[in-house]
Formats: sequence, structure tokens, C-alpha cells
Amino acid sequence: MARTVDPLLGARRRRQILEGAMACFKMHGFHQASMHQICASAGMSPGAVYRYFRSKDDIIAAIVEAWTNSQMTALEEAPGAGALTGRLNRFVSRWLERFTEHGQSLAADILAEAAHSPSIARSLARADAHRLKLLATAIRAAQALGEVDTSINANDAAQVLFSAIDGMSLRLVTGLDTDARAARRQFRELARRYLLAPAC
Amino acid sequence: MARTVDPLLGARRRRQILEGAMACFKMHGFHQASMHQICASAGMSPGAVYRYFRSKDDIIAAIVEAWTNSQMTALEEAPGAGALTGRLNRFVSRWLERFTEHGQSLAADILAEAAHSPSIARSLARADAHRLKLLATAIRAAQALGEVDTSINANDAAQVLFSAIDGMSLRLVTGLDTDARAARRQFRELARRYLLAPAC
Amino acid sequence: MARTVDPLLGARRRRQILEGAMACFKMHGFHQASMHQICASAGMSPGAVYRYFRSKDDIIAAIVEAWTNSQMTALEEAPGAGALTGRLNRFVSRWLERFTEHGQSLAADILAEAAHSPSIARSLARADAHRLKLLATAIRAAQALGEVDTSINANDAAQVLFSAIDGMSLRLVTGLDTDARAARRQFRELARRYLLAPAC
Amino acid sequence: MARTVDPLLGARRRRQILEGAMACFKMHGFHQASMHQICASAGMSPGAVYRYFRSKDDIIAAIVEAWTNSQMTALEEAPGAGALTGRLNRFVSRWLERFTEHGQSLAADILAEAAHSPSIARSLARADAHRLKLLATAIRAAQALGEVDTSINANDAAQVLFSAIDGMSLRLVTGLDTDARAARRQFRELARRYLLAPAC
DNA sequence: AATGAATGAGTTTTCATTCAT
DNA sequence: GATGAATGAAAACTCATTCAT
Repeated sequence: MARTVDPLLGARRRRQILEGAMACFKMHGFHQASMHQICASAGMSPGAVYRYFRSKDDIIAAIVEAWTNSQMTALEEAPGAGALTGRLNRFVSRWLERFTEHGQSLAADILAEAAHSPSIARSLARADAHRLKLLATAIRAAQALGEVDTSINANDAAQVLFSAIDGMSLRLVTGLDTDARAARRQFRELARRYLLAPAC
Repeated sequence: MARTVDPLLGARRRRQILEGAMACFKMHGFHQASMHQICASAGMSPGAVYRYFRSKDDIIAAIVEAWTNSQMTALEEAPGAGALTGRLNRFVSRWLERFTEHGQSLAADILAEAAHSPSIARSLARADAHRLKLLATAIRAAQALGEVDTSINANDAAQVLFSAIDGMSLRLVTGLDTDARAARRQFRELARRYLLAPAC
Repeated sequence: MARTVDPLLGARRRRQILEGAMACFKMHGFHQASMHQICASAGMSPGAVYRYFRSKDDIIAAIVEAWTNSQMTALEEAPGAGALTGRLNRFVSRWLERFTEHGQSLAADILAEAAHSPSIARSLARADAHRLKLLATAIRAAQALGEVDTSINANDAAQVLFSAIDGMSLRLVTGLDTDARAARRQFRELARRYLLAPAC
Repeated sequence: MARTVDPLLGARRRRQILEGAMACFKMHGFHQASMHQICASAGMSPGAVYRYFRSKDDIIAAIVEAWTNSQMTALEEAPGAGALTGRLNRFVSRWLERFTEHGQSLAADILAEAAHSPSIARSLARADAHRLKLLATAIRAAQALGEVDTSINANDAAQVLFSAIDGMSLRLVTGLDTDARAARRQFRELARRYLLAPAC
């Protein structure tokens, strides 16, 4: 009867649930996946799941959080050294990979959820502000180095470049496009032409 | 033997239902809006609604169809005369307007739906292929006129430009961005720099 | 505008409705067939149907009435002349034919309905009493002629013979049996052995 | 980790539901009884009922199965020893008792269902083939013993005798007849006269 | 800490019936 | 007489959530 209380059990269980839920959500969408499917997919009972999450919406919120964190990770994994366009391309590669490697992604569901749930929208907005700031800062640094045309507004550029990245991601998610490699190439070309100072 | 059978009644009712459904879907999303809400919003009884649509999914499909048609209309309303970038900008203006004027849009829900429903995905893919072809053709024509850098692949350019447009649209839908006018300006700048032949 | 009021229109319409309803009921059963199907099958609108019948139950009642009448007809078509067993066999032939010629019959549905609806049960009981009386009378006449064993109770015999007929009919209706000809032969043998005076 | 999981709970609940459903079906018929009534009658919520049965049709199928099993039981409870007619009479007694002791029976509903549902028809046909085989075999054995007229075809006799039993059962179910004791006597007389070798 | 049976309000959909034309 | 659009209560079934064990 030794009560070996594992202090990390909670974290482990939460991860377990989120993974099960993610699999279901990717397959069916947030509102078409049932808690029963999620429980089965996580290998737990409803009672156990509800010990770690207050509600389905809570799980969705946690998954959105994990998703934005994963984007941050991808951003940070494309490290600061080297020219801006190179770093940007590395990020895009990593990011688009995640969409194709899982086959299906949650991106569209998350955006749809954000369109109807203020709290999800807030969560997304926070992450978006962060990534925009990172990129705008990097652009300004590159402009200082003469790497990027100084007549470009860094904030605008950050927004429009992330718009393109998001748009391309969604093409992959919805099956409008299936060639992540081509998407990467297209983005590289876009970024190069858009950002580089015209020689004249 | 003479009732005034209105031959347009069917079409009118369908429109009435679609408008009611659209309002509900914009507010709550496809799967959070209930048929009861839709009936109330359309001012009809369930029986009446089901006289004109076989199922909720049927309504969703019709709304997606209407949405893609509306995009086609916006494309065609940006008429062929003048330089490509001008026409493109006019389309983007019209398109982004639709997102903001309705306050909330269905774009994200439609993409999420496409990620899980093959038939919706097909519907979307058809419209996408059409708009890509239109834009690629226009780009090639502009290249022939020396208006656009000939080293650009027209198909790639069409994809990446529509990616940017879609990405910007979703920023407005999800509230990441609220300034449609700024978005338009950003796109204009992107398209100009991306497409124009470098002077050297 | 000559208002040629057809005094038989009502009767014609009722027949038309009953025929449509019968087709639907045979195919799906009383409670699985919808009024819409019935209207379509009768080639009339719901409004028209409800002009001639107060309710679906009313239609069912009329159909049960028609069914019992048809049994009476079959009884009377097996005319009185000749030996009892011959007449009985002729009735059974006619009766079983009706079950197979339509492929599906209402017999089982009518009995099920009678088990739950007092008014249907009454309707059926009236017809049953009538046929029992006819048969018992015929048996007594045959007994007087020495054609049938006088130690048999005529009322009991009528009941048990109609039980056998009904049971055989239901075997055909439910597909337990498909050979009406064999059924006829079986009944003939049963009646002969059961009724005939043992030679000793 | 130790809840007392009752391994028989499932079976108990299924029985509980079938009993509730049976009561409703006897009173109203398969298609007139609502799931709400069934749930109330079983003392369970809809969710609980649907944990144990996939659909209303599933419940109907299970009830038909139980009904045919009960007939098999009645057959086997009329043991092999003794003369055929005695055993047959004992079966008929037991069988007809079940119709009257419950007041209302499902027999007619089951036949009606079989007339429209192939799967129910199959279920019924299997049980019918079994009982026919049992009876035909018994008849042949009795013929070998000189107990039954050898000029009778055993298969035909089995069919026609069960037809009579079914027909009599339905008379009780539908209220055409209420005297099970008289029915038994009638059948005894029928079987005796039909089967017994004429002395001459 | 975990189970999984149970809940019951809610979902989508059907259908007998009515009534304005 | 007839139409068929409309009704709305009720049907079958689902599912997020709870709680006794």
C-alpha cells in the first residue's frame, strides 16, 4: 500500500489526453470529435479525463496553446545567425513540415474556433503579436545591415509575410495544395523579391 | 383549381433559409449552430426548412457554394482593363470588404469544414482551381506586355498571391487584424514588389 | 363553367386512395408507410386525401374493412353446390391465391393492428363471426347428409379449420412458405381426414 | 483501482430493457411504442438504453430472438417420452398458455415485422425450420411405431399442424378467441383425427 | 486516482395534419 | 374540389458531463 505519489503524473496524464484529443480533432474537427472518442484515443476513462480538464473547451484551449507554442518553437529553432531570408526560409520549412507530416492539421479548426470564441481569439492574438514582433525586429535589423530594402515598413512586412505563410499552410491543410516543397520554394521567391532592395 | 402557385417560391425560400443559416453560422460556427436556431433565424418551422434542404450538411454545402460563387463574382467585378496590379488590387479590395462589412465571416469555418469533409473540399478545390487559372493567365498576359517580370512562374505566383490574400482575409476574420484598409495597402505593396520586373 | 358534379366522384376518390394506401401498406406496413407516400402512390395531394378520410387510422380502418369484405367475397364465390370439402377447398384456393398474387399481403399487419386497436379488433371479430357461422352451418348440413362425421362439433371444426387457413396464409405472407399450391394440397388433406367420418 | 464491476450488469440491463420494451410493445405495437415510453418502462434514461442497444430495431430484433427461443423452450419442455399426440398436446398447451398469461402477445407484431423486414424474416425462418424438422422427425418416428398413419407425408403434416397452432395462437392474441382451454381441446381433436391411422 | 455506468437536455429529422389560395 | 406549402409536436438518437464505487 505504499502510496507512491508521482508528482509528474498530472503532467503526464495531461499530455496523454492532449495527444489523444489532438488525434481525434485532426481527424474529425473540434466539434465533430466526441469526448468518448477522445477518451478512447487517450486510453483513459471519462472520469479520469475530467480530473485533468474541466471541460472539452478546456482541452481545446490547451491544444490551441500547444499549437501556438509549437509555432514559437519552430521560430526559435530557426536561429538568429545568418541572413534574414535564410532564417525565414528555415522557419517556413519547419512550419510547413508540421502540416504535412501529420497529414491533417488543426490550423483551420483553430482559426474557425478563434472566429467564434473570444478566449481562443485572445490566445491566438497573443501568439500572433509575439511572432509579428520577432519578425519585424529581425526585418529592422536586416534593414540596418542593408540586407532588406529600407523603404519597407517592417510591421507591414511582418504581417504580409505571415499572411502568406498562413495562407500556404491552409492550402496544405485543406488539400488545395499537397506539395509542401513547392510551397517552400514559392515562399522563398516571394520573400526574396519582396524584401530585397532593388539594385537601383 | 386555380391557386397562384409562385414558381419562384422555392428559390425565395432557399435564399431565406440560407440567409438565416448564414447568420447563425457566422455567429456560432457550422457545428455549434443548431437547426432550431437556424429555423428561428429564417423565420420558418423545421418542417418547412426540411422541405427545401435534405439536411444540415446540405445547407452547409449550399452556403459553401454561395461563398465560392461570391468570390468568383468579386473576381469578375474587377474588370480586365488596365494593368494587372491595378485589377488585382481592385479584387482584393472587394474581397476584403466582404469580410469586414459582415463583421464575421465564414471563411475559417469553411476551410475547417473542407479539412474534414471531402465533398466540401472538392467544392472548394473547384473554385480554387478556377481562380488560380484566371490569375495565372492574367499574369502571363502581363508578362507578355512587359508589365511583370518574365522570370516569375505564373502558376507559382498565382498560388502565393492567393495564399497571401487568404491569409490576410483570415487575419480579419479571426480578429488578429481589424484594419482592412491597411491590409489592402500591404497587399498592394507585396504584389508590386513581387511582380514587377527589377529595373536591373 | 358548367359544374358537372359527379355524384360518384367521392366513391372513386376513396377507391383511388385506398388502392394507393394498400400498395404502400403492403410494402412497408401500416406504421412505416407515411401519408406522403400514400398521397404520391394515390396520385393526390394531402389536402385531397384528407377530404375523403379523416385520418390515417381512418384509412387503415377502411382497408381492414375491404380486406374482410374480400374474404367474404372469396367465401361466397365458392358456391354452395356440391360436397362441403370441395367447396372448402375452392375457398382456400381463392383465398391463398390473393396472398401470393400480390406478393405481399396485409394479413399480418391487420392482425397486429387488431391486437392493439379495439375498433380494428371489432371489425375483424365481426367478419370472423360471420365466416365461422357460415362454415359451421355448412358443416352441420354436411353432417346431416352423412358427408361429415357427426361426432364432430361444428363450431369447433369451423374454428380449427379457419385457424389452419389463417396460419397457412401467414406462412405465405411472412415468407416462411412460398408454395401456395402445396399449402392448398396440405389443407385439402387435413380437411378430408379431419372431417370425414371414419369408416368404422 | 477497485470498483466492484459487476460482470453480469450488462446482461441484467439488457434483460431490464427488453422487459420494459416488451411491455410497451405488447401494449402499443413495435412502431407505436416510443423510445421514451420504453425508457420509462425500463426505468432507465435514453442514454443508458442506448449503451446496451444500438437502435430500436436492435431491441425489436432481440425481442424476436427471445420469442423464438421461448418457442424452442416450450418444444423441449414437452419431453420425448410417450405417444406423439400426447407430446404435441403438451407443447400446444404450454405454447398457448404463454399467449394468454401475458394478456397480450407479440406474435402478430412479430409476423407483421417479418413481412417487411428481411432480417426479422430470416430470424423467424430459422426458428421455423427448426421446429418443423423436430415435428417431422417425431411424426416419422411415430409412423414407424404404427402410431400415425403411414400414408401421411411427415413434412406436410408438420407444416399444417404448426399452421393450425399459429392460427389458433393468433385468434387468442387478437381477441377473436379467448378460451385457450377450448383451443387446446380443438387442436387435440384435430391432431388425433388427422394423424391417426384410419382403422380401415 | 480511476472507472465506466448513468444522466437528461439537446441534437437532427420526420410526419400526420391544416389551411390559405 | 384540389393544391401543396407550412406547421410543430414528437420521433430516434447523441453526448458532455457526473458520481457512486
